[in-house]
Amino acid sequence: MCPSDDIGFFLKLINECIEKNANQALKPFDLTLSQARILFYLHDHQDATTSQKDLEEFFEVSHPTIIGILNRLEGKGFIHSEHCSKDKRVKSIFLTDKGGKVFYSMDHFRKNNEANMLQDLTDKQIKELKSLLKIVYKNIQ
Amino acid sequence: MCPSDDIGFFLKLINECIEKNANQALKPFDLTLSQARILFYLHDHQDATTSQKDLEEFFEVSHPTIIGILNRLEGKGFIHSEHCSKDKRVKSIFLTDKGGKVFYSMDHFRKNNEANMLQDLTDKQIKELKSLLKIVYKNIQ
DNA sequence: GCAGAATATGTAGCATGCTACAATTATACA
DNA sequence: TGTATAATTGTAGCATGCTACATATTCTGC
Repeated sequence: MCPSDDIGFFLKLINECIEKNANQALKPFDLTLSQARILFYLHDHQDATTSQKDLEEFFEVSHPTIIGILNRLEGKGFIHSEHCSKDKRVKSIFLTDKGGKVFYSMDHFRKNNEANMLQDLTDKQIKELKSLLKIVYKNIQ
Repeated sequence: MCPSDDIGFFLKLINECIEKNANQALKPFDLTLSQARILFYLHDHQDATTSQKDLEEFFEVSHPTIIGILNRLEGKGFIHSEHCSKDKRVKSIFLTDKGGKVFYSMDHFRKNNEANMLQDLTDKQIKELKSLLKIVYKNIQ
């Protein structure tokens, strides 16, 4: 067993390296990668209200996981939540002013992160990589 | 932001899907994927003694992470550890009989897991995928 | 309308990852 | 030799993932 032979293990190494780098880069914003991804989602979906359920489904994680991340974001003042008046089971999640501002501060991070990861790859190679990963994902789902 | 556009996020989805499937499959053996990977390593390196440091470096994780996994494995009787007589700082890790037996029970898991993930991919595509992932890993390290 | 099912969120406890700090042992060099 | 440094392991506390169970609200079918 060595990293390049065991693709499952190699994917884990890559994923954790991405997380470590991103968490380091996001430290000045007092955010982790998982937390930043939630802010990105909220910013990109401001036209519609967002519930915990929406986030669970988009990020493919369990609801206790989302609750934990949202609680930390709300504690730091990046988001605000309130019970939906139409359906009291549902909690609607909003970006606060602070959350909106930090989003713009992180914009360069968001754009440069993927670019750095894909440097030295041609457009054709990137397309091929996405295509192969899609097949792998389909196989394991 | 959608999974196929953000390769970083997509890699996270794939990795967590692999872990969920593996942890489910390993439940009958009372093991998690991280724990099983340690047993695989110990089995493959029985000719040499293994320290915590060796495992940290191979799996590219911090030492408290390794300590936690080893403590759970030792608590369940799959491994045994003792202080090295030559260098009392070092703890040597060994597979127990129970650990050796469960390794053979899991052998089909180990072999079929990767195969399932890579079904519908030609040898050429698998080679290409490994090659692209190596470039990505090099970019982010 | 009411009982039971379904849905959304909350809580408890665990595994695996981390950093920061501590303790022990070995090494290096003045 | 003796002291400072390095190396290895240990501990505390946190973030993010999970399952299992609990609670509150809505929906369904009679």
